[in-house]
Amino acid sequence: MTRSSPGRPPNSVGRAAALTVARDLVRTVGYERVTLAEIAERAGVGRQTLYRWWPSKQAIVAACVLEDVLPVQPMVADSSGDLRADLRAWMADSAAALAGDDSSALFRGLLAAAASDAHAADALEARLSRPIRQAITAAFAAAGHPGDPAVTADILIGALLNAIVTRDPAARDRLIGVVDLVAAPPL
Amino acid sequence: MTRSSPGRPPNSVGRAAALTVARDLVRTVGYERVTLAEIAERAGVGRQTLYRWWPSKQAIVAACVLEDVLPVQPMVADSSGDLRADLRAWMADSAAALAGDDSSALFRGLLAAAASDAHAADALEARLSRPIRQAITAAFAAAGHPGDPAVTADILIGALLNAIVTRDPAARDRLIGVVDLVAAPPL
Amino acid sequence: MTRSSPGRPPNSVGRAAALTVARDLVRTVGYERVTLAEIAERAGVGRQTLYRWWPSKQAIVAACVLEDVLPVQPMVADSSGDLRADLRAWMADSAAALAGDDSSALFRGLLAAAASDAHAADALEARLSRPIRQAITAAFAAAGHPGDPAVTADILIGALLNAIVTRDPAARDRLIGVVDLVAAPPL
Amino acid sequence: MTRSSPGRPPNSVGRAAALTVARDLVRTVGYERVTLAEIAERAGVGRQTLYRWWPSKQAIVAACVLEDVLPVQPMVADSSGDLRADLRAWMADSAAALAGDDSSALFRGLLAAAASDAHAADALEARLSRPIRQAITAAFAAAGHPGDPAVTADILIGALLNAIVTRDPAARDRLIGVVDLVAAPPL
DNA sequence: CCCTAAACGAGACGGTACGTCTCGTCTTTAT
DNA sequence: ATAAAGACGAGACGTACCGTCTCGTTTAGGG
Repeated sequence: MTRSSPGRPPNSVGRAAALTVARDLVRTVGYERVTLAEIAERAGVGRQTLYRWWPSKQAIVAACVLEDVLPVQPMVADSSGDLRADLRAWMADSAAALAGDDSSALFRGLLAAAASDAHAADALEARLSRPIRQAITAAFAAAGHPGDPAVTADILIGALLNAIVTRDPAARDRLIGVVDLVAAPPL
Repeated sequence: MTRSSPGRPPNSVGRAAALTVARDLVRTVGYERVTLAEIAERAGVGRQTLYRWWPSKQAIVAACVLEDVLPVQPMVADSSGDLRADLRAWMADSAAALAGDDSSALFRGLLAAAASDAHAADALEARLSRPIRQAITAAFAAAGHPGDPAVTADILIGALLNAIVTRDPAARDRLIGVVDLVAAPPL
Repeated sequence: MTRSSPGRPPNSVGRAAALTVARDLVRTVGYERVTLAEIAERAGVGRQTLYRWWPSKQAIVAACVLEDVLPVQPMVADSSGDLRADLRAWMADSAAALAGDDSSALFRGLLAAAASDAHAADALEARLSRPIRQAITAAFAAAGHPGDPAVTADILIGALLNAIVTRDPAARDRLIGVVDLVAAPPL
Repeated sequence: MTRSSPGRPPNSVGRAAALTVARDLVRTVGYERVTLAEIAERAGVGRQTLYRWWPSKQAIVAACVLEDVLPVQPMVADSSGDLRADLRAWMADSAAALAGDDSSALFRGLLAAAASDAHAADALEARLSRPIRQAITAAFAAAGHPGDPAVTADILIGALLNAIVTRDPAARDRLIGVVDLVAAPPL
């Protein structure tokens, strides 16, 4: 017996569509020029409905980047047993994911949201930084590495942020050097 | 011989006042809620005058943080001869300068401006990242250190950015650990 | 069956309030010093809403004078059978309606709008001149008068304009003489 | 004995140039869009100098139309002895002077200035209406006409105003009919 | 021949209104 | 009950212009 409420059912399709549209807009026009009216129109969703799902524009942008479509894999994934190689691989993936100018713009939008809204910053921490930190912690433990994984996580995340906010391709190219330096000698 | 133009001279007092006021506002209310009208009023300056000096709100915020009042010392300054100690000292200073919640808000405003405006990002690069990179380059050269100073600079700057955008005090406390890790082994 | 659209209905109360407020402002401070911001505030209406209803300030002023509150009765009204007496009565009414300095200011605002904006001029023609011309045409036809009613209408309207733009009370007093001269001999 | 002050003499060339330029601008772009900055630049005159000569923008526009370049001859001029023919000739001249769309725009600018500024209205009265009234008064006296010349003057001036503010060519064509009606029967 | 002083051009200023944009809310009808 | 539609109040944005003020400059007498 499917117990169903009376009334019109929630538009779960529209929710996903809104996030996809928002993501495309952040990519193409940049965070500041994203408009809720345009998200609603393109997603075929009422504008008020967006406010039923998220409390503000910043929240939508943060959600659309983090919800499930983050271009950075949060995990070291398949541990080859070689910690250094794992980190290098992850960083290479992440840098590649950010190589496209549009993905960079997307992540920059998240950064803008986080810089001006504490809730978005919390989301960034919970959905990006913390998983990375935990993954590195696990990897360190598995490898018996003595260092502080949180510090290493800060470095890697910070280097990514720096490469994104600076739109400098050279900084992006140096990311792999960051891993080599951080993970270098004793690992 | 000061050769001067005809016409009323620019109101350099007002210009400085505008920057100071803007800085205070970014600190207290956050970048998004800063209003040019309020900057103008508090600084005793016409609103149009702000647009005569800077092309946009982002530019004003970037300028007010970077112009001359950057809370981060861009230089390793007095080289003690010990590269590692110098970096530690600089990072400690920078972390302290960002310790106050208001300074953190100030820098976060710059970050928001840079994330949503390429000109502000350029200013950030020119006024913050590049000096730091050059200073570290010089310090590495003086100490005969073989590493890539740009990578080290990326790490330090990135760790700062991360500590700022994340409002997490723990991340701030880990900054000194970042230096220890980066400058650790061979120095 | 009132077929109605979805969505919040237009704020017709506010619309009427805006016109009333605009009219009062034109009267008291004069067309040039009327501010849309003040109209909006006093009418309890958003400023943008004014632009949703009218395309410009001139249009609002033209509308507020003409919409339904024109101080000049556009018709000869009750035909007494005596064309000359009807015209005299109408002109006396119109002159009286303009006797107050504030009504004069109101109409002068319309004139300023019409002089600097073709749309306002069209509105003036459609809402004031044409009805008067038509009324006189009808009156001439009913009375079997052979003259060109358009010429007479031009004269009466023009004399009113002259009395208004010149702020001279003597010109106002001569208006009845205008009717006597125009309608004089053969009528 | 030319008593002359020391100091640089007023730039009377620039003054005339400013009026000419202002007149051209009123003609081409309309009163509302005339800019003092543009008048000053085109006339090769400092902006402040305009304010040394006239108290406001309205005053400049009024001056530039009335100063010496009024397109309407204020006089019946050569009295042929036939009052009706004189009036017809004058009205025909005036209508012709206003026939060009640019002259019409010029006069409409004066009207806009007069409608929103009492000083401009005074200038209009003193420089246009009063001379016409006086000329008609003189003509009536010379012809021994019994009517009130002020009323006739009001009618003729008003009809001109009406033809100008209404941009309707038909109203312009009816001007001669106005004269015929006013001057018709007993003259 | 300098000197004083009036008028000047240039141009930045404080202020204010404009018309546009977007936000987040509110109110209606439709599902 | 929830949605789409859509108008709304609020308020910041960036532009334009006004009328003022402050300079350095020109151009004439007057000493």
